Formats: sequence, C-alpha cells, structure tokens
Amino acid sequence: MDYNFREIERRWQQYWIDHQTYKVTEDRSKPKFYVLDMFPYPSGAGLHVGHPLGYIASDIFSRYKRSQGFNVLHPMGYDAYGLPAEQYAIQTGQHPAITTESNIKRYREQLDKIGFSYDWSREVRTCDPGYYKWTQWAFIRMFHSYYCNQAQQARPIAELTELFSRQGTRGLDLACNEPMEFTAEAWNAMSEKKQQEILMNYRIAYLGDTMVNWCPELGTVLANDEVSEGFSIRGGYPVEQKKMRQWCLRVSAYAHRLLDGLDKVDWTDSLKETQRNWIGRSEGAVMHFRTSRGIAFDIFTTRADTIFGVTFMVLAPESELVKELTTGEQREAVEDYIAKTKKKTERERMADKSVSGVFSGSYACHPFTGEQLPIWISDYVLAGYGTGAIMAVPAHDSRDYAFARHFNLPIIPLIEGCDISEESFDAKEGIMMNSDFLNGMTVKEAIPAAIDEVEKRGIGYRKINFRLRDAIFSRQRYWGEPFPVYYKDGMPYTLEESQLPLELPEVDKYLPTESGEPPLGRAANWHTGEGYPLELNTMPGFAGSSAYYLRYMDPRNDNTLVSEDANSYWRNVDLYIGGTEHATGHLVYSRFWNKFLFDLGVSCEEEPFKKLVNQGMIQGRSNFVYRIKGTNKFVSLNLKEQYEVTPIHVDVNIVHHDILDIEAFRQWNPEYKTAEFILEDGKYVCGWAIEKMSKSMFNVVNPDDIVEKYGADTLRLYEMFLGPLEQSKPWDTNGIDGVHRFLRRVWSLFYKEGDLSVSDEEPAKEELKSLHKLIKKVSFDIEHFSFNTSVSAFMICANELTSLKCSKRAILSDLTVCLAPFAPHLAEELWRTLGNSTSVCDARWPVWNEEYLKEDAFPYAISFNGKSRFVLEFPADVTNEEIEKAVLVHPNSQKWIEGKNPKKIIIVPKKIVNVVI
RNA sequence: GCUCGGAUGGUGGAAUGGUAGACACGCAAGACUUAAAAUCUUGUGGCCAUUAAGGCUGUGCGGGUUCAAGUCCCGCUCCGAGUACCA
Repeated sequence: MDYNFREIERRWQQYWIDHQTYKVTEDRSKPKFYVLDMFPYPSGAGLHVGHPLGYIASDIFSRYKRSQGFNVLHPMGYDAYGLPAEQYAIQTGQHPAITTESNIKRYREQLDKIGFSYDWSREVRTCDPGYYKWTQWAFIRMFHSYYCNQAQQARPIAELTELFSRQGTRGLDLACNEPMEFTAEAWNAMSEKKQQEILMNYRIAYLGDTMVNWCPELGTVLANDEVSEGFSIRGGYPVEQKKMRQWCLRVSAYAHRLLDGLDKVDWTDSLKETQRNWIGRSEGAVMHFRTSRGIAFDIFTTRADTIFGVTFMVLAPESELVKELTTGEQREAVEDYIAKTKKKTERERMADKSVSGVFSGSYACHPFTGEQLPIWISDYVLAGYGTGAIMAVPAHDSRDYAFARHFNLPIIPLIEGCDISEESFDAKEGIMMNSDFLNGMTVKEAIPAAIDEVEKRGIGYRKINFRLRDAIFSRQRYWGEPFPVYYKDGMPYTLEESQLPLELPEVDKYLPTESGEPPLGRAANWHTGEGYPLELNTMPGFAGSSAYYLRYMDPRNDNTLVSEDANSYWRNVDLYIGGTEHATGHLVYSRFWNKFLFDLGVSCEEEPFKKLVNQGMIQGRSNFVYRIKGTNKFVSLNLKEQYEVTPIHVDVNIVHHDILDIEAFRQWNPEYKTAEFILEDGKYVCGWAIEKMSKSMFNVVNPDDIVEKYGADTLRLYEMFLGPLEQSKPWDTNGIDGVHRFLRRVWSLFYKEGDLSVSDEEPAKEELKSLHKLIKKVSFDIEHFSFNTSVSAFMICANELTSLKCSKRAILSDLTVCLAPFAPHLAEELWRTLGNSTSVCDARWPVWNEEYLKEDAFPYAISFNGKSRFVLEFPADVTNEEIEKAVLVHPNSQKWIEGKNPKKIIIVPKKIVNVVI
C-alpha cells in the first residue's frame, strides 16, 4: 500500500466531523488554554497560500497543548462587515449579505481542506444579528458611562448626574472633551437638554465635532488613504477638511492604562514599541498666556526650560482662538490662509514641509519678562494635539527655527556654545544661558526647575499628554452595525437593551441619499415605534472585531455577551496569532474595549491577549518569460542578453523549478498559441523575482491546488518549513518535494513493500536515542514557535530510523503522536494502523528521557579545532584531574597529540579542553 | 528624522559564547530503466593539494572583550519594516 494522502485525508476529515472531535466545553477538570487566530475578512478572491500560515502555526500549537492535557479553545469566525462587499453591492446591486455569505462558504471549504482543529460550533460572524447585538450593547454601555480619572475606571453616567447635582464639578477629575466648571446649583437649574449636552462632554461613547475628510460629491467621510492631493481617489471629486458631528469613543481616557498594560503582556518588543509610540506619552507643562488685550489661552510644552527663548507664539488654523485673536487689519489675510489650508487633507499637511503662516495681529505677554510676543497662525501646529497652540523657541526646535527664518523672527540661543547659524539645537543637553534663574543648570535640571517655578507663580501646571486620540466611530456606509440610537429634540438617546439587536434595514441602493445622507437614509420606517428617527451612520470595521474573543467563550448566549461562568473559565487569550498590520488599529481598540468591559465586570481580565505572535507575510515568487521585441519569440533566461527582450509575467502554475511548461504556456493565452522558443539544453528557463502575491503578477498559489497535488499534511509541513514563523518570506513551491518525500518516508517505516510491518520487539538503544532526541527537540521548538526547525528534526529522525530499519511499535507509536500536530491526517491513519481505537488527538504527548540521550563513550571526543584546542564533553561531575588523564589516554586525542608533546592542558568551564603545544 | 529588525553557500535557512553551514531545495556522479519520470546511493562553502593523508580560508566592514565570537561590546555600511510637523 502506498501513501494515498487523498484517501487518508478525506477519511479522517469526515471522521472528525462525525465524531465532533474538536468540540470543547468548559471542562473544569482540566486546565484551559485559549489559542486564537485573527479572524479573516472573507474577500472574494479566496485564500491564497500565504493566508493559512498563521492558522497552521496556531493549529499545531493547539494540538500540542491538547495532547499535553489542556482543554484547548481554538475557534474561528469571520470579520464579515467591510468595504469590498459594499462596493461590489454598489456596482452590481447584489446585497452585501449575499456576497459575504458566498465568500464565507468558499473560505470554509478552503480551510476545511487543510485539516484545522477548530471548534466550528463556536463560529461567529460580525454581521450576524445574534453577534452584533453585543456590539450594540457595548456601545450603549459606553454611552451610559463616563471615565473617572481618580479611580482610573469607567463608571455609570447615572452616578455622574448624581455627583453633579450634589457638588457640581468640584473635586471631580473626569475625562472629557473640554474642561468645564459649574456648581451644583447651576447644574440643577439647567434644562434637561442642557444637561444632556453637558453629559455628552463626558460619555465614553459621545457625539463630538471632529475634523474629517469630507467629500461633498460622494456624500461621505473618507479615510486618509482614500484621498490624494485634495481629491477623492474614487471619482476624483474635491475633498475638504470639515468639522462634523461624529460618534467617537473616548479611547484617550484609557491611554495611561493602555500604556501600562503593555508591561504585563508577552508581545514582541517591536510591537509593544509601536503601540507605545502610538499612545505617545510625553511629560511637560501647560502654561497660561494672555494677550495684550487680555485674552487668556494655554499652550503645552515639553521644554519649559526654554521659556526665555520664546520669540513668538503659533496657533493651529483650526484653533477656536484664531477668530478671537485676529485683529481687524489682519482678518482678510488670516481668512485667506485658513481657506487655503482647509483644502488640504491632514496627510498632505504632514507631507508638505514648506513653511507657511500668517500673523494674527495680536501679541501675547511673556509670563516672566512681560515682553510682547507676536501670535502667528500656521498649519505646522496641529489642532488635535496639546492645546492647539505653542510657544515657539526657534533656537531649540527645528520647526520653529524654519518658521522664524522664513518670516525673519528673532532667535535667542539658550545653551552655552550651541551653534544655531544653520540649524536649531534640539538636543536636550548642555548648560543654560540667557535664562535668568535657570542659568548655569544643565537642561535635564532646568526642565523640572522651570516647571516648579511656573507652578509656584501660578502660571501653569505639570501635565502628561498623550498622542492617542479618540476613535471616530461613525461611517456613512451601509454594510456595518447600525447604532442603537434615536434622536429626540436633536439629542441622541439609546434604545433599551431589550430592543437589541437593532437589525440592519433593507435599502433600495447602497449609495448616499440625494440630500447627502448616509445609505440608511433610504431605509423605509427607519425610526422607533414612537416615530423618533434612528441614527443613519453605521459603525466602523473595528467595532465587531473588538470583543469577538470574548464571544467565542459563549457564542450562543442570548442573555449576555459572555456568561460569568464561561468567562471565569476561559478568562483571556493565551496565544494570539496574527499580522503586525493591526498593531495600532485592532490591537489598540480591542485592548480599550476589553478594559472597558473589565471596568463593567464583564471581562475578568484586564488584558485580552497574553501572548501575541506575529506571523510574517508570504510574498509571491513571480516567473518571467522574455519576449524578443516585436516578435512572438521567447528566449530562455541565460540567452536573453543576446537579444532585446521584454520580460513578461507568466503564471507560476505552469512553471516547474523555473522550467516553463511550453505546451501549457501556449494554452495559457491565445496570444501565445503560435509562440516560438529559443531553448537552452532543450529547456526554457524562466527568470524570477519576489513580489507581492497578487493576481496581476500571476504568482498566486492556491492552497487547494497544493492540497490536491501533495495533500494537506504536506502543505502544513511545508508552510512551516519555509522559514521562521515571524519572518516574511516568499512562497516557493520548488522545495515542497522534500517535505512530501519525508511523509512518504514516515509511511514506509510502517509499510514495507506495501505490507504493514510493525514488530513488538524491544526498541534498540539507537532507536530510543533517535526518538527521544526528536521528542525533546520538537517539544522545545513548539514552545518557542520554531516550527521550521522541528520539521527538520522530524526529517532527521525519519532518516535515522529508516537507516536503522526500525519498525518497532514503541518507537513508531511515539513518533506518530509527535507528528500529529503537524500532519494530523497521516498521524491519525498511522495511529489507527497501530491498533488504537481512539483518535490520535486524544493521545498524550510523550515525555523524553534524558537517559537515552546520554553519550556512552567516555571521554567522548567531538572534534579537533585549530592548533591548540579540542572540544570534549564530560559529565559535569568529572574532576579536572580525571579529564587531563583521560585526554592523554584517549585514542583520538593521542592520535592528535602524537609527537607534539603538549606543554599544558587547560580545562575551562563546560569542560572544554585546550591543549597548548 | 526617529524606532525596531536584519545581513551566514547557487537558494530557503540551522547553530543555550564551544565542530559554522543542521535540514531541505538545486546541482553533479552512480544504481534501476529501451528511454524518460519517479525512486534510491554518494558528493556538494571557497581556494590549494589529491596516489593519499591533508592544508589554508571563511558568517556585510573596522576595532574590542574572551582560552574560545556568526553569537557579547563599540564604531560604520547596506537592506527591510513601522512611524512621523506630537511642541
């Protein structure tokens, strides 16, 4: 019998379905382990060979943990809301739900062929009402919560109303959009509407006015990457910066905890660093300034020490202060400037390094010297960070320097010996000068000293600023979760939790309405029972993916997002595998969302993902043929220099080991039917290059094809064998034969000349050594996500056992269990072949025995190296004297030392012997 | 600009500070075959030597620490990824 992988894989996949082998329950008799993949967006193109890389790794890990006695939760689902389905709907009129459903079906078929151990009974889809009910529920809870900075916790908004009516804002430290102060009397005297408006300033999910890329022609907000040079990429319509009332999530309130939490998780340093930069903590001070006409405003600075170098002030063009501070004669110039900057997207403003700005006409008073400082307006200051206003210190900030040079403003150096003739001196080092009470201090001493003085004089205070901004949560789109929100008297109110889910309504078209409202504006009866209009925006993509890992714990529960029972058992994700591209998106939102649910007591762990591994991208390996210009003649790679040629991408599926299948090429495209070839050694050799895997490069390799040709087990092993999991690497089908050969070699350990031949004899020493070397190595490698080297270990073991002609049951049995996570189908088949009646998935992971790994020769010479040294291994308890004696009598060393008369034998730790001649 | 990675044969890649190049691809030779494919065996960093045995050299570049460096430290070069008027 040959290794018939098609038959084997079909049979056991069916068996696993029939016996629900991978279904898990909250079995409290076993320790839990939660292994999660980032769920995919089911795109129309289906899976290519790069997608399953992380899934295979997590599947190996899950199966390994299971065989170690853990109760493993390993679920899968779909991030089903998304733009491509909606765009397809706009073009074809097909409902996005239908497109999504058929894409999911295709994904599932492809995934099933690879033999994953998912518990599909727990599948979730973000577009399923039973699922998004809980996305909407979390939103309602965020709406009805505020963030208390003192307690560092989200609290019910009802508690805040209570506090306001008792003490006003006195003594409260709250996360908000704008700081407010009022007394209890003032609060109690306010109208209901006014109170609601004020509460909006504190809600965790709030309606706020934020700057967005607005495209009037398309009637929608666009993301930065959908805009180029002031025009929409789709359609080429003008885009402007517009302040719009949008739903936002107060992620910034959690900045501190999001930052601190990074110390408690086991992620790579680079990913943590990316998040730290994104959260962007900076320590500094807020300082109060006052114009000569008495208008007060605040700035934020991290360099309070440079206060005596301030020569002007700058406001962001969007700042509220611009109107107030612009004087009559400057009004026209200022308005002109603001109109110009408005046209640019934020991204363009960032890209455009040229200096621009306009004088406001006002002057600020220096808080220490009383000097008059001109107030300018420039787009190099961002409204969204700090207070939207800065004190400019041109000598020690490169941006201020460029601005001062451009507009001929004074520059005062503050650090002894610094050269500011060509550029500013930005480094935080040196001795202060020109700075009154700070003179003579180092910069590091001067920063706190300056802030102390500022606080003492009451002209400012210490402040930690975060770069992290609140998340804009509205989209003017159809294919997303509807907000459980209606409007009454212009104010938003949430639906009752019992009214959830609020299902996505049908619309006639998936475009904005004629009056520019989002697509939901087309829905009939889109209002509450009382006739109040419902929210027309939908939620963004990250809404549904923010808490899906919690829902997997209890996916069919209709009463709560996750029961306390299930949550207290599964707790959080022990291992999360996915791409780095989510570092500042999903992985921030998800952590925020979980912390909020933690504050609510719904999630019992503060961090959702304990360990996170980023799998690398698999790139494509493209092949080229070379057409001689102006002909239909193609020349082989190494002869192409003799002609003038055009390289043309050729489908990698008709190329083998860079040799073109000429017949297939002629069939591939009618244009090449009559193609002629100039061959080398009778073959057409193709060129190659590493590029992104995409249809247009003809380098997409479909996992289905690999499974069909080599089997799922070969695909799994080969994807792991390609290289380190975390590294990006090109797919190259060329090496796959080696892995396939290995599996056949394993098969032939069991089957000799077609017949099963397994003996019950006691294993020999060498066989045990080979097996236990494998168990040790593979156990270690799986724990360290080094799957490529464990595949190598299997190959070495199989080669050794083959040459030992091993067919001992005891050896083969353990080998099969080790192989099961990697090649589950083959392992299952062989396991049954050995006479087991239960699945290999239930077999226990073997434990290695160091006894078998010991070397028996003593001393054991490994090698000679260079002129004066050789390496010997001794058991640790051997004394140096014994070693010295042994070195001199050992045949290998004698042979080497012979005639050279060693002067000295040096034995260093780890029992390395150096012989000095 | 800043941050984080990386640089090892023809290729993908192995090496708790201890035989550099495991394992695999490719290539070469051989066996089987009418032939090819498949399979199996052997060889395979470079240079020199070859009847042998062997020798020299070698992990991007330059230093350093160490009995011992691909690995640790300092200074460069190049490549990749992320991020960026964040005051």
